[in-house]
Amino acid sequence: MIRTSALKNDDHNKDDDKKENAKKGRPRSERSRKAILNSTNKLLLHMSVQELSIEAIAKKAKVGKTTIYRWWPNKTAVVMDALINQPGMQAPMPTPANDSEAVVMQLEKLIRLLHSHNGATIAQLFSEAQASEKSQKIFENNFLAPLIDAIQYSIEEGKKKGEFRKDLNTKTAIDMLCGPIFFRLMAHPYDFNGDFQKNYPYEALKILKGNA
Amino acid sequence: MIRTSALKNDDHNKDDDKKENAKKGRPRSERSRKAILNSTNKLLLHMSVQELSIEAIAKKAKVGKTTIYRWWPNKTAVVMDALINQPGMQAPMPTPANDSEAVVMQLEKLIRLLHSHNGATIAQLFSEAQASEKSQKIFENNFLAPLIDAIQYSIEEGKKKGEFRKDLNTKTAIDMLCGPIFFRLMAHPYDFNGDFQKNYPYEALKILKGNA
Amino acid sequence: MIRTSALKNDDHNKDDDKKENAKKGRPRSERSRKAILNSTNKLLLHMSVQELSIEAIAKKAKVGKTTIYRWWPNKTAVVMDALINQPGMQAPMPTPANDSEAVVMQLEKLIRLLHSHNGATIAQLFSEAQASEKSQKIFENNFLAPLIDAIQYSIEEGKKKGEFRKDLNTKTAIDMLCGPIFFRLMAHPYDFNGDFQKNYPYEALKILKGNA
Amino acid sequence: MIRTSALKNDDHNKDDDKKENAKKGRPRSERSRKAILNSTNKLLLHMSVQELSIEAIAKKAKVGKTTIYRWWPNKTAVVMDALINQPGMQAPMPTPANDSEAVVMQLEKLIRLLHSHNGATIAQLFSEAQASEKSQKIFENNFLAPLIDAIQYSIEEGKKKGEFRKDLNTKTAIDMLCGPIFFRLMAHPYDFNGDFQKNYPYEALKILKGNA
DNA sequence: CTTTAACCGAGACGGTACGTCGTGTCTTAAC
DNA sequence: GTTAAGACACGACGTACCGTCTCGGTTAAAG
Repeated sequence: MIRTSALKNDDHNKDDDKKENAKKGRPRSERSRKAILNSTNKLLLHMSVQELSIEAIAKKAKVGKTTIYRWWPNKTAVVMDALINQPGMQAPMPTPANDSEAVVMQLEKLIRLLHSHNGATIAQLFSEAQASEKSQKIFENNFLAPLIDAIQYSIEEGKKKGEFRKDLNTKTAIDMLCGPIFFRLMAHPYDFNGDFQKNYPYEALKILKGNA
Repeated sequence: MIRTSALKNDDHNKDDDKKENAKKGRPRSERSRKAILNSTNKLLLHMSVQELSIEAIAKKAKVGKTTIYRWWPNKTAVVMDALINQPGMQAPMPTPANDSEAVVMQLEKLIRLLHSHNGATIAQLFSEAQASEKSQKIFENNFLAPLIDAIQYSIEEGKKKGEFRKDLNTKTAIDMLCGPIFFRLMAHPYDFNGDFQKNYPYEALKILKGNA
Repeated sequence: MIRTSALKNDDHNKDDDKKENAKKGRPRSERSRKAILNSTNKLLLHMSVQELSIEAIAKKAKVGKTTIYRWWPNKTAVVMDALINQPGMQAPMPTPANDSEAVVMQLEKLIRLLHSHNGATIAQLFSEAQASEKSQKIFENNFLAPLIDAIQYSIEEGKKKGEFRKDLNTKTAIDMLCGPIFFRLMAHPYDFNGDFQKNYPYEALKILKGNA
Repeated sequence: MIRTSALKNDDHNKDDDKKENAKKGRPRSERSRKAILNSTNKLLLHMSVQELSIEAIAKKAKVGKTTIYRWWPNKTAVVMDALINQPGMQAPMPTPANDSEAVVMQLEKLIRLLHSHNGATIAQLFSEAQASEKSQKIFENNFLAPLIDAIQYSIEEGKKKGEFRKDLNTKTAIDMLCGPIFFRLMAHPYDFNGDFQKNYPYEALKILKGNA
């Protein structure tokens, strides 16, 4: 269920028992890493992902451009990373009573996330992904996959347990659950309000239940 | 049902009755207009919208950059216009027997369109719209609105005639019909295949029918 | 002593008693001609000749660009014409008692002219002339030639009458009289003051007198 | 006698004593600097200063436009620098026997310089200087000032030693020596020939001597 | 306690595209 | 046949970022 990140950044593959990973040379500066991610987040409060420039990040973080390019392949990767490393981003979910509840909770969490001030940034990341294969992979691995995996698991469990209809292709089901949320975010964000947030998950659930 | 275009481009300001429409100065060159749209379409076969540059269009169309900027506010507008003016883009639909059939046909048409070689371009336009208010408006008025208006009409008719459930908010319904298609296009385009194309519209229809 | 103008503008030659000059079509607009020259002069109060653009003139004069291009070959010609047609530009000189006085008066007049608010414009015209053969001709015919012809005449007369030394080549003499004035104007205009204005002509005169 | 250049270009900031001159970042590319100046000189053989474009220089020198703008404030500065850095431009003069000879030699040198294929370029630079304060300063500091300083020194020495008349203001004298040369170059360059070159300096000298 | 190697900041580099301006030419309808 | 208006192809402007490079200077493990 875990995917290896496409971000070069994965250095936390810690010490598999061996001290073999003793690298020579100056170690990566934690200060710089944090400054870069922080600056990125701050800048994104005032501008879109497309307006954001690597140069601006470097300047604000008081960091050489090279340092950014050394650790992230492109802007999308930096932004993705900055997004994930925001406090409260990987908050755990309470354990659901059943798969129906699980699905509803997951959708609610997704809506909540996209409704936050990060919503626009995520939409923009999704966008950038359309233009470049590389960005696509990064977005998929770091954002989409975890989301989809979780829902997929719930759906499959629900199907097994007879909670959900079995004749609906799982992949299609996922799209039918998540798609509308993203569509609303991107097509008419001004309608992305409390009403939708409250009702949609239960409407979506009906798709899985069918007239079973 | 008709929306006025956000493209500057609308010259059909027919003041038929009045002779007041005495246009001064050299009239707009039809040759240039066509060359620009054609060149844009041709270039989009080889590159993404983001890679496409106004300069490249101007060069290929043998046109001054100013001429493009004079008639379109930005790249998105040009691409949008080029897209719409493709032959067979505004093909009419056969008359449906009922509203269910109408919805299915509209979804099929949308899938067909996004599955064509223009699909990626549309996805990229949708993307650009995320970054700029201006592009957002252009995309909405020229692409999204016509699409949504048609479906909205069918849904509302179907509700009135008792063909569809009445307790589902129309706006939400639209998102639940269209969202999954766009999501699949943007999130995993490699799965945007015949199978989905065949089955999805009927799955979507079930949402509207409910267990009625 | 009269040179035919290089400005296309010479239309006032005709009507030799005959009504033969009955031109077909709309006659040239005197209103436009004046508006162009006036606007040019006004604009030159706020900007240099190089900053001045044909487009700006046309706009200020509420005139089509074509109209300007039809009657003047280039910017230099317009400016030259505007300069000459300023009120008080062709003020006549009092008759001199002898050739020495004539030379002094001519130099004083030149200094006065270059010291006026037109001085900078003239310097700039002289400049533009360095880049283009066309402008060179216009400047020479309309400004330089009249000036030089007059001085040349005085020098030659003075030589004949024994007022001036005969061993100094006339052309060289002219340059030695006029050159310093232009040089001061262009190289250090801030020193182009009353002192110079008062003393220079008499210093220059000494060159012609020699120790004769 | 030395003036600090107005060209940004002055990098000979020798902090020899202090080790404080720790330059950060990639050092300036000598290769680029030379390529830019060379290309400028080559292009000026085929076109005037006004026709010359920064873009053309960049292209010929295989250099980014930014690199030019980084080190020179404008075209005039580049051309000025290119001119000065030509081989044999700062050739030393033989020591003169007295101040009269010094003046003659300086004038001859100036004539020789303006008569060379750089003459037109210098005239054009002089021109550009008329339009912009900035260019004026650059031209004055890099070309005019050295020239004038040298002559001024000779004149003042000559006055002190009784070689030249004392009643002639030095500034005026300088203009009377140099002015005619520039005037001939700019007003009728076709007369800028051997004859003038041979005779003028001695005629000019007479001004300084007076009838003393 | 010196090498060695990877890191770091700063910033110059060759490029590409931007959106704007001005050129001189053209194409209308109006006068 | 001229005029005002203004579109046109073109070419240069000066700016912003891109991603790469080249410096002098850390920083720590390895020799």
